[in-house]
Amino acid sequence: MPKTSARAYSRYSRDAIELLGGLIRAARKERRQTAQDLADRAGVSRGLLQRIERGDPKCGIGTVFEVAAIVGIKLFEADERLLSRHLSQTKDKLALLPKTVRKKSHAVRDDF
Amino acid sequence: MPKTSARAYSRYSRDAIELLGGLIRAARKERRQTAQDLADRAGVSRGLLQRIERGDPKCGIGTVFEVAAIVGIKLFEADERLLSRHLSQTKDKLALLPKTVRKKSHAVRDDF
DNA sequence: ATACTATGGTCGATATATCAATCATATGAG
DNA sequence: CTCATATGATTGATATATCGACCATAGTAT
Repeated sequence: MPKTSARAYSRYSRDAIELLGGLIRAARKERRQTAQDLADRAGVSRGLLQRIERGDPKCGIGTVFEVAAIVGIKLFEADERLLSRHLSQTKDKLALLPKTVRKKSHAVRDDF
Repeated sequence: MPKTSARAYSRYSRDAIELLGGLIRAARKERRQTAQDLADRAGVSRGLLQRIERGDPKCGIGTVFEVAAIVGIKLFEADERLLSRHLSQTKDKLALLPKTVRKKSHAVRDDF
């Protein structure tokens, strides 16, 4: 065997992803939609949809968000216009900050 | 060249992911943290962090959520206890719904 | 201006995600 | 009960994500 690494994820990340997957599954069933049907609409295989709903961290964020959106789960407000506004605001905010960050070790807090 | 497929994503998904990446970048700079440093803490390469901040849909949702959490961006409330509660509630909700869904074409609404 | 460093991009190598097909089981309809 | 099908899981093949190293540029400090 060539290697056995296997990334590690914080408890929070795992829970959050698992929650999102659960919400997707619940939403799909509330719509009485079949896994195969949702997978087709999202353009993914049924197997991948299974992993997404189970909360597998190793799924493309694009596919996950796509599936979520199809069943009506929208993160960052539900409105697309609002989202776009958020987007430009974020970009403006970035423009204000210094382009690059200096000072290597500045006692960064990692409290989560 | 073997193949040229390239997945497609809805506008909403692309925007949402790009927004999340922007928020991450902004949060990182507010903390005056270097890309290399954040990448190290998250256990990813600097190159991958770049793609995450740029909003590339083809990044593992696990890595994205991990990085986001490190800089303080928590989706689904910030509190882990609250999140756990959400989790069990979702599972309860699922228990109520029918295990499998019948009726193939049932006029599914895809209004988003 | 000079030196140092953070960032952005590219490239080859490797690990891994994703697909299509398949089988087994469970679940719901009749 | 019987039949049809939705789901869960597995496997082999292929596409692709991720890494590490590298170069170029730009921004910052001195």
